[in-house]
Amino acid sequence: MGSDESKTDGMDFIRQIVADDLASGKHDTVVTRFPPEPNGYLHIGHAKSIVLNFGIAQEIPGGRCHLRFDDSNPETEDMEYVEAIQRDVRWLGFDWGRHLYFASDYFEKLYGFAISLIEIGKAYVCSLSEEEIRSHRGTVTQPGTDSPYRDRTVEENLDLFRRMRGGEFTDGEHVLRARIDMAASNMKMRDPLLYRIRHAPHYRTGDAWCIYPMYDFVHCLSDALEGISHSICTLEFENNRELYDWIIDNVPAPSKPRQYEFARLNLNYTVMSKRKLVELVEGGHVSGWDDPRLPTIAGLRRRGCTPESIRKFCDRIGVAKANSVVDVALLEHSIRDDLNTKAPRVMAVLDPLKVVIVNYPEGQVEELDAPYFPDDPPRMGTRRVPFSRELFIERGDFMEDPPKKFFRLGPGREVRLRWAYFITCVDVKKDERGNIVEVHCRYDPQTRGGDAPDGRRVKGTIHWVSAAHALTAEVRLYDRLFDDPTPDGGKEADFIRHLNPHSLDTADARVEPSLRDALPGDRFQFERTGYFIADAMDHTASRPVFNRIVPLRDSWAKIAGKK
RNA sequence: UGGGGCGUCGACAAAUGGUAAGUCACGGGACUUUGGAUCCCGCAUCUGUAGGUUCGAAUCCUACCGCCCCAGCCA
Repeated sequence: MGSDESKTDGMDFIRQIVADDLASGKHDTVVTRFPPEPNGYLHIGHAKSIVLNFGIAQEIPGGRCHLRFDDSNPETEDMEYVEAIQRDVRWLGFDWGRHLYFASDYFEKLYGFAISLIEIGKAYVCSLSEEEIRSHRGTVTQPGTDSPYRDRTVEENLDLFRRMRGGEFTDGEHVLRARIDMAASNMKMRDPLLYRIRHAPHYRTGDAWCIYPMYDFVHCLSDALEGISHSICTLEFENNRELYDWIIDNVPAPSKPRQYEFARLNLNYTVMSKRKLVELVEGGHVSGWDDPRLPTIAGLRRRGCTPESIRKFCDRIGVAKANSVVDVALLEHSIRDDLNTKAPRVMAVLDPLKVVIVNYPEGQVEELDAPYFPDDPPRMGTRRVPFSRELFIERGDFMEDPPKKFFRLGPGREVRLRWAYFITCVDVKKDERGNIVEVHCRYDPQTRGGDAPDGRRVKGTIHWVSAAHALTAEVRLYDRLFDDPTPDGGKEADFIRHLNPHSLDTADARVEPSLRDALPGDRFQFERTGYFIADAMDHTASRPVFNRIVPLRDSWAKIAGKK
């Protein structure tokens, strides 16, 4: 580490606050938490928060990060989600150790805090209907009006609240509210609801409760109970901070955590809101929560992204307070950047075109050596690739009437077959409709391995497989789910109509036989094409299935696209 | 026309009054048995706008403009 680097170099504003608090002695260490509600799957926006919270805890001696399920709404939460969330956080590479918590475990303590608030006259049972409460709240420009139940006596409130817990009332009959100020300019402070009656079984507490605390009451006190030092959340909770502090200050809380807010992650060409993700899954527009086109952690994992690349991506985007939209190209870059050093190279032809080497002996087969890591051959050694008279090359690597800058195969042109021979196209066979069905070439036996003893060079090198030896594999070519950078542009626009019809194209590819040994989850670079992973669910030795994680940068496509 | 936030390169994002980092994208070049990777070079005389303070302002002051959040018994 450069000693001339300033201490705060590379620190985001939250890390600076933490550093300041440590320096001033306000805290001895840091305790953060990641507090998902178990009512949906995690997405890459959550990854930003996870990387931030767990990351800070890792950086500070003695620091820790809790995983806490914020489960105070019995109607939407489920064990399925808590398991999925734990799996995702672990996969991302983080460990909460023994610090796994559930807000539902605090229900009894929370109830006690509510009682204490009632006892000092700072909370009351309100018996207005839902609609009445809404109308009494006023608007952003007009103050609200006091509830007629606002001045109930402490005894009456205590009695009513206990009976609420006891199940004497129906849903919506009463609520517990904080007694703050119905004219507050901050809407969140207009006597916010603390508890509501819900005769619904909770996935963890069963039917032990029929009253459930609201987010604002649960969150700050859960933080306080766990001794959280820095409670980091997203921008939309800025207005809630005043209430967060008010509750902590008016209850015998064991500690006083501070809340800090940062901007949530937005990515172009996708949607991130839970509601829209649910719509995609339930509407059958994708195959499930782990569809490789989704920005969910499960989807990214199935797609083949490495956890390292996602962590790196989160580091690169930074943490700040300005609403922003990150270019998905940065995510793709992070993925390539990571896989470039990890994925062994192999050859696969996605859109096969037959090539006959007319001067190659019929029936002859050669085993050619090809390194898995051409830039670092010793790393993984080589595999044998069979070469024979009939091959497949990529249809896009041949043009009957190629432009000047096209460095691949064309009539009379010579190219190198990767790790094999130089070949020159001598003939083109077409069907009755004029489609090219076969290309005839001559090979130069002197160029075995890909080098010409006479020193002559070729401009292009293309990949290939031996027709008789290649394996057929299903290749799933994933692309952006939406063809519009802001599919939910504006507000509640119909994002479904911006679905990219080519977000999943399937191809029957021919892949080199060494891939027979690929195991589900193995990643490769199919040379000149992209990074692929043997699908975790569907890949088998007899029926190989590869997902495209991300294509390679393609400068020819760029040149061709300009014309 | 209440309150809370935020505006720095096409996209993120540093700079903490001392003369606009870095990354992605983009353009150009070198190298290359992947048109990949790698390596060079270029890319904000300027920080939403207009004034002011100061020797000096993205940073301080004033006014204005724009965008986001808050009126769930969701979180």
